[in-house]
Amino acid sequence: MPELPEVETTRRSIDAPLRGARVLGARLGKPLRWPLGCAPEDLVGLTLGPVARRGKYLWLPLAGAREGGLLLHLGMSGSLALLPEPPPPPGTHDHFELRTTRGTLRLTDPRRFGAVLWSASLASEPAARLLASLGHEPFDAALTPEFLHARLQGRRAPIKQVLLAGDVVVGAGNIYACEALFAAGIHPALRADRLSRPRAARLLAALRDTLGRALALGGTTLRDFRDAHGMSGAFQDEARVYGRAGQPCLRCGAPVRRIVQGQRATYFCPRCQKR
DNA sequence: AGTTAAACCTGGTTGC
DNA sequence: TGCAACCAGGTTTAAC
Repeated sequence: MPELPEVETTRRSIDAPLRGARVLGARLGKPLRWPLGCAPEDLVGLTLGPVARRGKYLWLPLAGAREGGLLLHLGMSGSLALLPEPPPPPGTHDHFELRTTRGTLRLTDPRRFGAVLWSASLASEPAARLLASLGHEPFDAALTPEFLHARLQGRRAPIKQVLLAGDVVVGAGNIYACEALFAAGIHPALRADRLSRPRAARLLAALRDTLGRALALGGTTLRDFRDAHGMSGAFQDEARVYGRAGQPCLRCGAPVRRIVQGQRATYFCPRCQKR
């Protein structure tokens, strides 16, 4: 579910309401990807700072008797809800909960690919290890077309898979990688190191435009994505190739194709997107 | 070192 | 209707 626009939408929906909140209690459900790394009771009494995001990770800083924070990932099916008191009883897919003076933050994640980890800081373990290989933020000014092009040299993998890998630029998941490549007119199977500099510039612009528009629409709700106030996104209505196999390309009319790359579905227009 | 496959899970949809 | 097969927004880990 959650790619950068969904994670950032989530971040924005919890940052203001939770800033300065004091933790009253924490509760765990079924195991997520990794153990929490501290006892839930250890969080009691700590105060929430500004919620940050790095790639598709959220960082909830906590200060007080101990210094650190929670590194959170929504995986494939995770979402956060900020519930007023008293919160409804937790359901079978609610696997982490932070009860605070400003409401209860609840992580719902049916597939449990998500994670919540205590870390003393972003620069210390385990957070540092998980963030170490992340590429640039897509809107970072340091990410220039020249830099992107340079980072693609030596990469023989298809450009779609390099985008998904997130070690050059973070944020694009399966939907936005497909959409950005369509917008840039680039074939998803093109070897990354065969992308010319002008086309790298075009890809970067398309990626920024795609992610930016998705963010403005509150993300994509295919099935169950909601922000912490229960609002769904609207970008699903804007997708031009994702999930549209067999349907006519909205630009040229040719049937949209679905192929599989690296065990993930890729949607593209074979006429508009050139190798 | 770079690339690919397997693994982690549950639930909804499709097809026989 | 029942059941098996396949599909899904991600990323780490192990193996070529």
